[in-house]
Amino acid sequence: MARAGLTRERLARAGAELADEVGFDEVTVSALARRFDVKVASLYSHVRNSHDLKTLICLLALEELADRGAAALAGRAGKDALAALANVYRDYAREHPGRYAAAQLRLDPEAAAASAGVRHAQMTRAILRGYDLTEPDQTHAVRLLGSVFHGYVSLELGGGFSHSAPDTQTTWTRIVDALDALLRNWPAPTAQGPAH
Amino acid sequence: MARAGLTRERLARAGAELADEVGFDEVTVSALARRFDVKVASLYSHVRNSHDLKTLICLLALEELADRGAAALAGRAGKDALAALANVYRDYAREHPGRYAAAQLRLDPEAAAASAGVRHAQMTRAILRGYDLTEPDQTHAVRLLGSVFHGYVSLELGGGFSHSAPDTQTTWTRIVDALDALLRNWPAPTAQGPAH
DNA sequence: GCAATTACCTAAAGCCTTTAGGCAACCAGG
DNA sequence: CCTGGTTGCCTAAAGGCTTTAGGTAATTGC
Repeated sequence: MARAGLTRERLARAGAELADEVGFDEVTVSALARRFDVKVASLYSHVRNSHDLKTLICLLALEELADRGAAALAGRAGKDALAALANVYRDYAREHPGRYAAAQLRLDPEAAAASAGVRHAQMTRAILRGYDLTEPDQTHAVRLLGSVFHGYVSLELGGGFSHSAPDTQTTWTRIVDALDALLRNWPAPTAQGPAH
Repeated sequence: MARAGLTRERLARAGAELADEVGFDEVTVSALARRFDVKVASLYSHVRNSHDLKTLICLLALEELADRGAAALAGRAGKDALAALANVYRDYAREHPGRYAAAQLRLDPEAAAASAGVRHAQMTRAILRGYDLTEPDQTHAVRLLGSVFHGYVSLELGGGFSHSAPDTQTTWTRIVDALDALLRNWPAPTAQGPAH
């Protein structure tokens, strides 16, 4: 009987495809075994457990996203760069919803530190070089951008904005406009008390 | 043998507690049956299936969140209202992570329309009455606020900002400041082409 | 106090996860 | 070649969750 030639690499790749087709939550060791026409137990030589498989897919997605981000940022600065990175996230999520969901998997701290996640933070920070922000405002801004990108994309993907005017593409463009304006005009801290 | 007195209502409430304790993904018909000291099949008289149970918990969480939001908004306007609603989401997520995760469940359109989800959109829109925005910018702003609230809260909950200075409370305050400034200074649309 | 309804039960089938142990395929070195 | 070691995939099995079918006991209403 011929061998299937399984590797962690191939499992991650096939798992990512499976996630895009049926949803990340439905990715299962059994389903992946079926896809390779192999018995379930065979996968356990390559993968510690179900969670390990999902982690593999998560890491793959983070890498792919970071690669796309780096490519998009090359040669751009300021609002151009901001819009480019924003679109990378949105487009990736729309093209690969399962992979995008995988990228949201909560990694344990060591895995997270070794992942491409750090490249994402670096890219966002790189964009801010085009704006006039110093620490700690820069970190606040990094977190804001991360929140907007992630929040918008996951709401849109989840259908939160569906069936209502104006269309989501317009909103997306206008949000990028707004973020650009905000970064160019970042407000100073206000007093702590009630602002009224 | 005494009856346990199960109702959809009580199942939703107990399911929500369970979600906060073990995580929404671990909420299972079996686990809930154990909690009521009842056989698994018994729950299926009250709940169509596992997904139905999760939907119940989701609806409960949306209600609770909307109630808190309404209470927080009463008597406030402008930035005060903005900060109040923002804190409702963040505090709820920190107090009840499982319920908050439940609230993100993707509902089918009819269920969504009948849920407290619509109250959430109304509350965000109410806040914008304190700012000078007209359609379609108001809708763009509603979506931006939703994205930031959801994105920030879920990233913070997922540990995305952990172990790094500055602390997340400061960032949260500064983000609310920034959103307030942005809403008071909402930019006009820019030309479509590259902005450089 | 009896009938109808309701609430919870037993039983069973199906799928997923995970571990233990076996045989066959591949890859060295002789 | 061909022989042994390693590796890759297998069978087998136990345990958990989901869901359905059909039974019995508690409750409700007349």
